[in-house]
Amino acid sequence: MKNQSYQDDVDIAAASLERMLSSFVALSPADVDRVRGWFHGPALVHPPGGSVSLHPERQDARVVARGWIARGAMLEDGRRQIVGLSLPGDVILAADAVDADMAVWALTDASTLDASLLWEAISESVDVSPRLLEAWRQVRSAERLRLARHVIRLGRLSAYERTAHLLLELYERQSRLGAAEPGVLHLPLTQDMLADILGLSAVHINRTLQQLRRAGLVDYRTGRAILPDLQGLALAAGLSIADDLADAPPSRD
Amino acid sequence: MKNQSYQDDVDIAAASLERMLSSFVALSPADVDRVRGWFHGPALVHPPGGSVSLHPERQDARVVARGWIARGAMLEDGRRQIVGLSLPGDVILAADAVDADMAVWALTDASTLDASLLWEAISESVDVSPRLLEAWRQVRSAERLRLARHVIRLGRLSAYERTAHLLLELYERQSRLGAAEPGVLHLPLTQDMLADILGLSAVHINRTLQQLRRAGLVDYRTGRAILPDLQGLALAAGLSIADDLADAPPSRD
DNA sequence: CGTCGGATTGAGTTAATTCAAAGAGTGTGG
DNA sequence: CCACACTCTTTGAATTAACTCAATCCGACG
Repeated sequence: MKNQSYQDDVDIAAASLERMLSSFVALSPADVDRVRGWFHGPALVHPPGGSVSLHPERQDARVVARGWIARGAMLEDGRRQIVGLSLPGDVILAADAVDADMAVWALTDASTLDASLLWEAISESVDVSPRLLEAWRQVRSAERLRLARHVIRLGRLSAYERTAHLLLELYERQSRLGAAEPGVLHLPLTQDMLADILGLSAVHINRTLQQLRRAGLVDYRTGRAILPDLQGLALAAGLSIADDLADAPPSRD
Repeated sequence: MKNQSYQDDVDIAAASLERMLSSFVALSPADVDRVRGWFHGPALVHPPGGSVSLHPERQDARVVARGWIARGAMLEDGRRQIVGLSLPGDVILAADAVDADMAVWALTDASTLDASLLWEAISESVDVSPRLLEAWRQVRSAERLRLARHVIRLGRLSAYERTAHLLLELYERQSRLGAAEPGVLHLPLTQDMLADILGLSAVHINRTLQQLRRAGLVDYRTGRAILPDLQGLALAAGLSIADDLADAPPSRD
């Protein structure tokens, strides 16, 4: 709630991105410094629902410091489809957002910083170590994989499977950054927003979450979800996201 | 039907890729030569349904010479979801295909060539002119945009809209390469395959195509579709893909 | 002429939707 | 501290889009 200073946001964003990069490829201290140097204020603050403008001009990019941001489409008749989520540390490239019916907007209170220096450095391969470049590529690759999975989710999974699948993905994403307590998913999304991600109605999301709760797989409350049985959830999702979670065996207390 | 020689396939693939690249950024003759130099035989021939193997090892990539290739998931229970299509001239990167439940397979008789030289050259920025690099980036960017649109299609469009939307996208893709006669879409897909792209059942695809025909928007036969009214089709798709088609004003004869 | 892989049709079923109303939780101002 | 307002969630009932299953049709090909 307290008003974060710009410098705080810079630090948070840089730290998050750095954690994300090094979760793929270990970075040298020099690389870490480089990452920090890429961002400057001022941070832009986005209220929930506020749109995040990226200029199609070359190399425009923003990094998320706080909050969750959606990329997707808002059709004229009110239908909405979220194509992807950007969490703190994620970089949103104008190239990915530019399209007639595509938009970027904040789902929660959020703030972003200019990251065009980063994008420029990486795309010109100037002042970037090979490891850093490789880490960045893997981040991008993971993004593409998420997009592909999103397609599969929407195309062929039932509401029940879809929901399980998404929650697992988000959990995996958060625990990769090391932030999450085991089994606890920070989830600042309303059921409306979940519906817009999963291509379902909010009402049906609600019923599906109840099913998942009855099955002992998910305990949802606005702001967070508890996933007491990751294995079971993976099973419910029907897809093999499970691999990465195998470390924590199903606790049967 | 006649057995294409390997050299033919190399030529075809290189020419298609070159046309695709230069549809975004005009290439110099030297660049064109460079593109041609990137591919060698032997071509791999893939029968319909045959899987295209890409080795996750660094930089593996294949270019499509003939036929249509699908990237997607085949679930254990037989459900199938196609995430993206690769047409002649398209490059399939191992990095995009690698995942537990992800696969790449031929939809028609197809042949592909090793393109790891290309991918290597581009990712190292060695022996690549800035224009060529820029063209490649735009190709990739167009791919990402298609993926995003696929998500929107599956998440929020009705069967009718979805089908119209996909046909338009394919048409736009083909006419960009200059190959298509106006209003004619080369479409070597069975209704089953369309179903696996659009996340619908084959039966429902059939009924939807009939609706579109009755509306005077699509005349489908295996192997090709005729789109007599692109404006109307764009309207039916509900999304503004229309822009690129504006050149041909609605003929009211 | 028979066969085989699509395509088409019909009938019954189901998953998810819409609409409408009511319940909870939280914050604000009196 | 209560009452109101607001947003989000929950529930019920009716509707619908899309699915499944099974039969039939059609066209290409040997």
